[in-house]
Amino acid sequence: MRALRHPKAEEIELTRVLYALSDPLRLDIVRQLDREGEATCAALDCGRPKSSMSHHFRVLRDAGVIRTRTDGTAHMNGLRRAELDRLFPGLLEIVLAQAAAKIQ
Amino acid sequence: MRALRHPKAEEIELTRVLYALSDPLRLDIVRQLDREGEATCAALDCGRPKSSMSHHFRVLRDAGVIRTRTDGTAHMNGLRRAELDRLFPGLLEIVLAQAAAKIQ
DNA sequence: TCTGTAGTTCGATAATAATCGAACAAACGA
DNA sequence: TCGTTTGTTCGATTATTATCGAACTACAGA
Repeated sequence: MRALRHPKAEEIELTRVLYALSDPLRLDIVRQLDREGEATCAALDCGRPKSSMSHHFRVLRDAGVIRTRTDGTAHMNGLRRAELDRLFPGLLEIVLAQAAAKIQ
Repeated sequence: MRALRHPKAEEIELTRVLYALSDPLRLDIVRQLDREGEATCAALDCGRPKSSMSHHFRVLRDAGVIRTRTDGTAHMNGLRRAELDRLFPGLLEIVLAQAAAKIQ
């Protein structure tokens, strides 16, 4: 597939990260990626059509929250944990601790 | 003035807080409130008309980030630091450390 | 009571974002 | 090479949010 854009670590903006994390569905994606390490888009079915899921992955990717690598026909997504922890120490931890809550 | 709604501590939702903080102007308000302890809306002039400022204060208030108390004709705004620190330990600190950046 | 001050609310408009079906693209296996 | 799988991108629609002037409300002081 075409190359997916990822911001460099120094290009990651706090406001964009906060925005990306301010949606319950995206927060759920982040929580699942934290538990499972890496996952394909399809593996994290949130009951939405794939175009909607793709959109949310894109928001997370553009914000610098996740990194997507191509593996055959699949896209493996993982949190950019080390980079985020360095830029905003503690943020992911806070968010993941809470994210276990509900998702409608 | 009429009573302003404030969510109870246990009603504060992480996603709403993150959303409220995901705007550069609101982040700037939060940063100023942190430095100055408490401030009126007018004191934090961000170059917007007061109706716009009022809107952003409302978003912060509705999310549970700030508390507004009436003092004569003025509204004193302050961070709900203790409650936020208890609910999301470290979040404000992270956000304030970064918020010193730019605001367009 | 009249006036000024401080901020909210209303109403309209513009800008952003979410949603989802459909078309498309890339890689793989048969 | 032909289908299958996996996800992206397009396009249109809807929903949410920001913006700002104008009207409004409440309080305080002269």
